[in-house]
Amino acid sequence: MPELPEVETVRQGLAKWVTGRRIDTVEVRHPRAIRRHVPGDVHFAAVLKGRTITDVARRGKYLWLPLDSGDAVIAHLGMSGQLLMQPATAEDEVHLRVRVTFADDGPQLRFVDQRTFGGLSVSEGGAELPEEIAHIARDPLDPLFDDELFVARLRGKHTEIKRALLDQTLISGVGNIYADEALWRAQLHGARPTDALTRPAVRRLLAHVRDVLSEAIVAGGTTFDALYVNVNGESGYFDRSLNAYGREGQPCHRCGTIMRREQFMNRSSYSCPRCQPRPRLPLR
DNA sequence: CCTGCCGCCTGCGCGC
DNA sequence: TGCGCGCAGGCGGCAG
Repeated sequence: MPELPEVETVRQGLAKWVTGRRIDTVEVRHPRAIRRHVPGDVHFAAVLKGRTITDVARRGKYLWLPLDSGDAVIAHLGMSGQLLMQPATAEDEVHLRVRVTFADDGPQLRFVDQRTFGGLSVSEGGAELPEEIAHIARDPLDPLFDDELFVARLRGKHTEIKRALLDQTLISGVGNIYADEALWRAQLHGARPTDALTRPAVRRLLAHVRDVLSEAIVAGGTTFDALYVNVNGESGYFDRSLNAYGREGQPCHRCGTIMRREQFMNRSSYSCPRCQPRPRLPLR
C-alpha cells in the first residue's frame, strides 16, 4: 500500500504481530521479490533463520524489521505489495512471493505482490537505519522533520510543486493521492513553480500534507480495491474523504466546479479548475 | 550538480 | 467473445 498512511497502517499491524517472535523458515517463491538482496535467496533465508524480530520501523514508504543480530529486513510494497499475517492452514495467495514462518507456530508472515515492484532484502547492520534507505528524507509526521529546512530546500528547487512533493529525498511518504489531496486543500495547482512560492505558502502546504496524512492513518489508509489492505486483509476507508483524487467530472467539494484530470509525470492529477488555477507562466 | 524521463511487472476495464 | 489499449497508489538508474 503505497503511500505513508497505508504503510503506517501495515507497520502498526506488523508491530503487534511479529515483534519478539523468532523466525524459523523463509521460503522465497519468486526471485524478483528479493532482487535487491544481491547475495540471493539461499543467503536471504539463511541469514534470517533463528533471528528474533525486535521492532517494526518506517521511513516514508519503507519499512524495516530490526533483528537481534543487528541486521534488518527492509520491505517495500511498491505499487501492489501486501504483508499479511496468515495461519499456516490458509491457502497460498496467487501472488505469494515470500513466506516467513516462526518458531512459535503462530501466524505466518506473507509477502504478496501482484506487480513485483516491491520486495524484501536484508540490510547488514541496518537495525538502526538501513544505509540502503538513508537517502530517504524524514516524513512530515516524524518529530525530527525540519520544517524550515524543508521550506528552504523546496524553494531552492527549480521544478513544479507536485514533483517536489513526490521527491522522497525532500519529503517522504507522499505519493500521487495525497499530493493531490494536499494541493487541493492548499488551493495550489501542481504545476506551480517551487521557486516562486512564498515561505508562508509552503508552510501552509506542509500543514495540509500533515493533516491529510494524519487523517488517513486514522481511517486505516485509502483502499480502492483488494490490493490495498492491512496485515489482516482489511480495507481502509479514507477513500470516502478524498476531495481530489479520482474525482474527475464531479463537483469540487469547496466551490462546486467540475473537477478535472490532467496527465502529469505519466500519471493522473486531479484538481479544481477554479480553486487551483494553472500558473500563468509555465516552468522553463 | 540537478531535473525529468524510462523501464520494470501484472491485471483489469473499456471500446471496438 | 476476443483483442488491444490505457491505466494503476512506486522507485532506481541514467541521460542531458
